[in-house]
Amino acid sequence: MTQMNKRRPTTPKQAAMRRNPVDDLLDPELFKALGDKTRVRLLGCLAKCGRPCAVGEIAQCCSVDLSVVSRHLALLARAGVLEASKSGRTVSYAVRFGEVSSHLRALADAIDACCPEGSRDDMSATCCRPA
Amino acid sequence: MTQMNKRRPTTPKQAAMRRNPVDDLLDPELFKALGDKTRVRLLGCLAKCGRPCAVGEIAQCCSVDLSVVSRHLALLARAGVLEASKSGRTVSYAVRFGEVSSHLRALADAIDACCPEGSRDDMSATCCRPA
DNA sequence: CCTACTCTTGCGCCATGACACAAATGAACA
DNA sequence: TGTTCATTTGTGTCATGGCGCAAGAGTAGG
Repeated sequence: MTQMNKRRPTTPKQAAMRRNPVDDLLDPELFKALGDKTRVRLLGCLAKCGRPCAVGEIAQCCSVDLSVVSRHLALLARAGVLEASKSGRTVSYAVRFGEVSSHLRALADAIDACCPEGSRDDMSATCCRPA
Repeated sequence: MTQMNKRRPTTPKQAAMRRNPVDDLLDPELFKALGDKTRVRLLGCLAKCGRPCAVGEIAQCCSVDLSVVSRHLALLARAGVLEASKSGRTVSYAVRFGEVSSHLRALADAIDACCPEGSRDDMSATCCRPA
Protein backbone atom coordinates (compact mmCIF):
# COMPACT_ATOMS: atom_id res chain seq x y z
CA MET A 1 0.00 0.00 0.00
CA THR A 2 1.37 3.34 -0.95
CA GLN A 3 -1.64 4.84 0.76
CA MET A 4 -0.46 7.00 3.61
CA ASN A 5 -2.17 6.75 6.92
CA LYS A 6 -1.37 10.21 8.19
CA ARG A 7 -4.37 11.59 10.01
CA ARG A 8 -5.94 14.50 8.20
CA PRO A 9 -5.86 17.78 10.05
CA THR A 10 -9.24 19.20 10.88
CA THR A 11 -8.70 22.84 10.14
CA PRO A 12 -7.16 24.45 7.07
CA LYS A 13 -4.73 26.27 9.32
CA GLN A 14 -3.42 22.99 10.70
CA ALA A 15 -3.30 21.62 7.17
CA ALA A 16 -1.17 24.57 6.13
CA MET A 17 1.48 23.50 8.64
CA ARG A 18 1.92 20.05 7.14
CA ARG A 19 4.62 19.86 4.50
CA ASN A 20 3.30 18.48 1.24
CA PRO A 21 4.59 18.13 -2.33
CA VAL A 22 2.00 20.63 -3.52
CA ASP A 23 3.79 23.35 -1.57
CA ASP A 24 6.68 23.31 -4.01
CA LEU A 25 4.81 22.27 -7.12
CA LEU A 26 2.22 25.04 -6.86
CA ASP A 27 4.77 27.63 -7.87
CA PRO A 28 3.17 31.06 -8.42
CA GLU A 29 6.10 32.19 -10.56
CA LEU A 30 5.60 29.36 -13.02
CA PHE A 31 1.88 29.92 -13.33
CA LYS A 32 2.26 33.66 -13.54
CA ALA A 33 4.39 33.03 -16.61
CA LEU A 34 1.59 30.94 -18.12
CA GLY A 35 -1.09 33.41 -17.10
CA ASP A 36 -0.80 35.80 -19.99
CA LYS A 37 -2.64 35.52 -23.28
CA THR A 38 0.30 36.57 -25.41
CA ARG A 39 2.82 34.38 -23.62
CA VAL A 40 0.59 31.36 -23.83
CA ARG A 41 0.18 31.95 -27.52
CA LEU A 42 3.93 32.12 -27.99
CA LEU A 43 4.40 28.98 -25.95
CA GLY A 44 1.73 27.06 -27.84
CA CYS A 45 3.22 28.21 -31.09
CA LEU A 46 6.67 27.08 -30.05
CA ALA A 47 5.40 23.77 -28.70
CA LYS A 48 3.49 22.96 -31.86
CA CYS A 49 6.53 23.82 -33.92
CA GLY A 50 8.49 21.30 -31.91
CA ARG A 51 11.93 22.74 -32.59
CA PRO A 52 14.07 25.68 -31.40
CA CYS A 53 12.93 28.88 -33.08
CA ALA A 54 14.47 32.32 -33.44
CA VAL A 55 12.88 35.29 -31.70
CA GLY A 56 12.01 37.06 -34.95
CA GLU A 57 10.40 33.90 -36.26
CA ILE A 58 8.27 33.42 -33.17
CA ALA A 59 7.24 37.05 -33.23
CA GLN A 60 5.32 36.43 -36.45
CA CYS A 61 2.87 34.28 -34.48
CA CYS A 62 1.26 37.27 -32.83
CA SER A 63 0.71 40.91 -33.54
CA VAL A 64 2.75 42.51 -30.78
CA ASP A 65 6.07 44.28 -31.14
CA LEU A 66 9.25 42.27 -31.42
CA SER A 67 10.59 43.81 -28.22
CA VAL A 68 7.54 42.56 -26.38
CA VAL A 69 8.05 39.06 -27.72
CA SER A 70 11.68 39.17 -26.66
CA ARG A 71 10.66 40.07 -23.13
CA HIS A 72 7.98 37.39 -22.99
CA LEU A 73 10.35 34.69 -24.18
CA ALA A 74 13.00 35.72 -21.66
CA LEU A 75 10.39 35.57 -18.92
CA LEU A 76 9.25 32.09 -19.97
CA ALA A 77 12.86 30.97 -19.97
CA ARG A 78 13.36 32.40 -16.48
CA ALA A 79 10.30 30.47 -15.36
CA GLY A 80 11.87 27.25 -16.65
CA VAL A 81 9.40 26.73 -19.46
CA LEU A 82 11.74 27.56 -22.31
CA GLU A 83 15.43 27.14 -22.96
CA ALA A 84 17.48 29.75 -24.79
CA SER A 85 20.43 29.10 -27.07
CA LYS A 86 22.50 31.63 -28.94
CA SER A 87 24.08 31.00 -32.31
CA GLY A 88 25.72 33.93 -34.01
CA ARG A 89 23.37 36.85 -33.79
CA THR A 90 20.20 34.81 -33.54
CA VAL A 91 18.76 33.60 -30.26
CA SER A 92 16.58 30.51 -30.33
CA TYR A 93 14.07 29.37 -27.78
CA ALA A 94 12.77 25.83 -27.35
CA VAL A 95 10.17 24.31 -25.05
CA ARG A 96 11.60 22.25 -22.19
CA PHE A 97 9.13 19.48 -22.94
CA GLY A 98 10.32 17.00 -20.35
CA GLU A 99 10.63 19.43 -17.48
CA VAL A 100 7.29 21.07 -18.09
CA SER A 101 5.27 17.93 -18.58
CA SER A 102 6.84 16.11 -15.65
CA HIS A 103 6.24 19.11 -13.42
CA LEU A 104 2.60 19.18 -14.44
CA ARG A 105 2.21 15.46 -13.86
CA ALA A 106 3.91 15.66 -10.48
CA LEU A 107 1.50 18.41 -9.51
CA ALA A 108 -1.46 16.38 -10.71
CA ASP A 109 -0.24 13.44 -8.63
CA ALA A 110 0.29 15.62 -5.57
CA ILE A 111 -3.18 17.09 -5.87
CA ASP A 112 -4.75 13.68 -6.29
CA ALA A 113 -2.84 12.47 -3.26
CA CYS A 114 -4.53 15.19 -1.22
CA CYS A 115 -7.95 14.01 -2.32
CA PRO A 116 -9.59 11.78 0.27
CA GLU A 117 -10.65 8.37 -1.07
CA GLY A 118 -14.11 8.21 -2.53
CA SER A 119 -14.55 11.89 -3.19
CA ARG A 120 -12.74 11.76 -6.48
CA ASP A 121 -15.20 13.08 -8.99
CA ASP A 122 -13.27 12.35 -12.16
CA MET A 123 -12.15 8.78 -12.63
CA SER A 124 -10.09 9.51 -15.71
CA ALA A 125 -7.59 10.92 -13.26
CA THR A 126 -6.55 7.50 -11.98
CA CYS A 127 -3.94 7.11 -14.66
CA CYS A 128 -0.40 7.34 -13.31
CA ARG A 129 -1.54 6.89 -9.74
CA PRO A 130 -0.62 3.90 -7.62
CA ALA A 131 -4.28 3.44 -6.75
CA MET B 1 -0.53 3.09 -33.58
CA THR B 2 -1.66 6.23 -31.97
CA GLN B 3 1.41 7.93 -33.34
CA MET B 4 0.38 10.61 -35.76
CA ASN B 5 2.27 11.04 -38.97
CA LYS B 6 1.35 14.65 -39.63
CA ARG B 7 4.31 16.48 -41.10
CA ARG B 8 5.67 19.12 -38.79
CA PRO B 9 5.38 22.69 -40.03
CA THR B 10 8.65 24.43 -40.58
CA THR B 11 7.85 27.87 -39.22
CA PRO B 12 6.22 28.79 -35.91
CA LYS B 13 3.66 30.82 -37.83
CA GLN B 14 2.58 27.76 -39.76
CA ALA B 15 2.56 25.77 -36.54
CA ALA B 16 0.24 28.33 -35.01
CA MET B 17 -2.33 27.55 -37.68
CA ARG B 18 -2.54 23.87 -36.81
CA ARG B 19 -5.18 23.03 -34.26
CA ASN B 20 -3.75 21.17 -31.30
CA PRO B 21 -4.99 20.11 -27.85
CA VAL B 22 -2.56 22.52 -26.22
CA ASP B 23 -4.55 25.43 -27.66
CA ASP B 24 -7.42 24.75 -25.29
CA LEU B 25 -5.46 23.30 -22.40
CA LEU B 26 -3.07 26.24 -22.14
CA ASP B 27 -5.80 28.43 -20.71
CA PRO B 28 -4.42 31.80 -19.53
CA GLU B 29 -7.41 32.33 -17.25
CA LEU B 30 -6.72 29.15 -15.34
CA PHE B 31 -3.04 29.89 -14.90
CA LYS B 32 -3.68 33.50 -14.02
CA ALA B 33 -5.75 32.20 -11.13
CA LEU B 34 -2.80 30.06 -10.01
CA GLY B 35 -0.30 32.85 -10.56
CA ASP B 36 -0.75 34.67 -7.29
CA LYS B 37 1.14 33.94 -4.09
CA THR B 38 -1.84 34.38 -1.82
CA ARG B 39 -4.23 32.38 -3.99
CA VAL B 40 -1.79 29.52 -4.32
CA ARG B 41 -1.40 29.48 -0.58
CA LEU B 42 -5.16 29.29 -0.10
CA LEU B 43 -5.41 26.54 -2.67
CA GLY B 44 -2.60 24.51 -1.14
CA CYS B 45 -4.15 24.95 2.26
CA LEU B 46 -7.51 23.79 0.99
CA ALA B 47 -6.02 20.87 -0.93
CA LYS B 48 -4.05 19.64 2.07
CA CYS B 49 -7.12 19.91 4.23
CA GLY B 50 -8.93 17.66 1.78
CA ARG B 51 -12.47 18.71 2.69
CA PRO B 52 -14.79 21.64 2.01
CA CYS B 53 -13.90 24.57 4.26
CA ALA B 54 -15.67 27.77 5.20
CA VAL B 55 -14.29 31.11 4.05
CA GLY B 56 -13.55 32.30 7.56
CA GLU B 57 -11.70 29.10 8.30
CA ILE B 58 -9.57 29.34 5.19
CA ALA B 59 -8.80 32.97 5.92
CA GLN B 60 -6.80 31.91 8.96
CA CYS B 61 -4.22 30.34 6.67
CA CYS B 62 -2.85 33.67 5.59
CA SER B 63 -2.54 37.16 6.94
CA VAL B 64 -4.68 39.09 4.51
CA ASP B 65 -8.10 40.52 5.18
CA LEU B 66 -11.13 38.26 5.07
CA SER B 67 -12.61 40.24 2.21
CA VAL B 68 -9.51 39.59 0.16
CA VAL B 69 -9.75 35.88 0.85
CA SER B 70 -13.39 35.91 -0.20
CA ARG B 71 -12.50 37.51 -3.50
CA HIS B 72 -9.61 35.12 -4.10
CA LEU B 73 -11.76 32.07 -3.44
CA ALA B 74 -14.49 33.33 -5.74
CA LEU B 75 -11.90 33.87 -8.44
CA LEU B 76 -10.51 30.35 -8.03
CA ALA B 77 -14.04 29.00 -8.27
CA ARG B 78 -14.65 30.98 -11.44
CA ALA B 79 -11.48 29.51 -12.87
CA GLY B 80 -12.80 26.01 -12.18
CA VAL B 81 -10.28 25.16 -9.51
CA LEU B 82 -12.67 25.29 -6.57
CA GLU B 83 -16.31 24.51 -6.03
CA ALA B 84 -18.52 26.59 -3.79
CA SER B 85 -21.40 25.31 -1.70
CA LYS B 86 -23.64 27.31 0.57
CA SER B 87 -25.16 25.98 3.76
CA GLY B 88 -27.02 28.46 5.88
CA ARG B 89 -24.91 31.52 6.18
CA THR B 90 -21.59 29.83 5.66
CA VAL B 91 -20.05 29.30 2.24
CA SER B 92 -17.66 26.41 1.81
CA TYR B 93 -15.08 25.92 -0.87
CA ALA B 94 -13.54 22.63 -1.93
CA VAL B 95 -10.84 21.74 -4.44
CA ARG B 96 -12.16 20.12 -7.63
CA PHE B 97 -9.48 17.44 -7.38
CA GLY B 98 -10.52 15.38 -10.38
CA GLU B 99 -11.00 18.26 -12.78
CA VAL B 100 -7.78 20.00 -11.86
CA SER B 101 -5.55 16.94 -11.92
CA SER B 102 -7.00 15.60 -15.14
CA HIS B 103 -6.63 18.98 -16.80
CA LEU B 104 -2.99 19.11 -15.76
CA ARG B 105 -2.36 15.59 -16.99
CA ALA B 106 -4.09 16.28 -20.29
CA LEU B 107 -1.87 19.32 -20.74
CA ALA B 108 1.23 17.30 -19.90
CA ASP B 109 0.19 14.71 -22.48
CA ALA B 110 -0.51 17.36 -25.10
CA ILE B 111 2.86 18.99 -24.52
CA ASP B 112 4.66 15.67 -24.72
CA ALA B 113 2.81 14.90 -27.94
CA CYS B 114 4.30 18.06 -29.44
CA CYS B 115 7.79 16.92 -28.56
CA PRO B 116 9.57 15.31 -31.51
CA GLU B 117 10.84 11.80 -30.80
CA GLY B 118 14.31 11.60 -29.36
CA SER B 119 14.51 15.12 -28.02
CA ARG B 120 12.70 14.27 -24.85
CA ASP B 121 15.09 15.24 -22.10
CA ASP B 122 13.20 13.81 -19.14
CA MET B 123 12.27 10.19 -19.39
CA SER B 124 10.12 10.21 -16.29
CA ALA B 125 7.58 11.89 -18.51
CA THR B 126 6.83 8.73 -20.44
CA CYS B 127 4.20 7.64 -17.95
CA CYS B 128 0.68 7.77 -19.34
CA ARG B 129 1.86 8.05 -22.91
CA PRO B 130 1.17 5.46 -25.59
CA ALA B 131 4.85 5.51 -26.53
C1' DC C 1 35.60 50.49 -39.89
C1' DC C 2 31.12 50.80 -41.43
C1' DT C 3 26.88 48.80 -42.33
C1' DA C 4 23.19 45.54 -41.93
C1' DC C 5 20.90 42.43 -39.08
C1' DT C 6 18.98 40.31 -34.64
C1' DC C 7 17.84 40.90 -30.39
C1' DT C 8 17.67 43.40 -25.85
C1' DT C 9 16.95 47.42 -22.84
C1' DG C 10 15.26 52.08 -21.34
C1' DC C 11 11.37 54.70 -20.85
C1' DG C 12 6.73 56.44 -20.56
C1' DC C 13 1.81 55.28 -20.82
C1' DC C 14 -2.09 52.96 -19.49
C1' DA C 15 -4.78 48.79 -17.75
C1' DT C 16 -5.14 45.36 -14.44
C1' DG C 17 -5.04 43.62 -9.91
C1' DA C 18 -4.08 43.05 -4.83
C1' DC C 19 -5.06 45.12 -0.61
C1' DA C 20 -7.46 47.34 3.62
C1' DC C 21 -11.35 49.39 5.43
C1' DA C 22 -16.10 50.20 5.62
C1' DA C 23 -20.70 49.35 4.32
C1' DA C 24 -24.16 46.10 2.64
C1' DT C 25 -26.32 41.57 2.03
C1' DG C 26 -28.33 37.46 3.79
C1' DA C 27 -29.33 33.79 7.07
C1' DA C 28 -30.25 32.12 11.80
C1' DC C 29 -32.23 32.99 16.16
C1' DA C 30 -34.01 35.25 20.32
C1' DT D 1 -38.49 42.48 14.26
C1' DG D 2 -34.01 43.26 15.78
C1' DT D 3 -29.48 41.37 16.63
C1' DT D 4 -25.63 38.67 15.51
C1' DC D 5 -22.76 36.11 12.61
C1' DA D 6 -20.60 34.87 7.84
C1' DT D 7 -19.66 36.54 3.68
C1' DT D 8 -19.78 39.76 -0.19
C1' DT D 9 -19.38 44.19 -2.41
C1' DG D 10 -18.02 49.25 -2.90
C1' DT D 11 -14.24 52.34 -2.88
C1' DG D 12 -9.76 54.37 -2.88
C1' DT D 13 -4.78 53.49 -2.99
C1' DC D 14 -0.73 51.60 -4.51
C1' DA D 15 2.21 48.20 -7.03
C1' DT D 16 2.75 45.31 -10.91
C1' DG D 17 2.71 44.34 -15.69
C1' DG D 18 1.91 44.61 -20.77
C1' DC D 19 2.64 47.53 -24.58
C1' DG D 20 4.97 50.56 -28.33
C1' DC D 21 8.70 53.28 -29.63
C1' DA D 22 13.39 54.48 -29.72
C1' DA D 23 18.01 53.64 -28.52
C1' DG D 24 21.65 50.35 -27.44
C1' DA D 25 24.50 46.03 -27.66
C1' DG D 26 26.46 42.28 -30.13
C1' DT D 27 27.56 39.70 -34.36
C1' DA D 28 28.51 38.89 -39.36
C1' DG D 29 30.10 40.54 -43.82
C1' DG D 30 31.90 43.91 -47.26
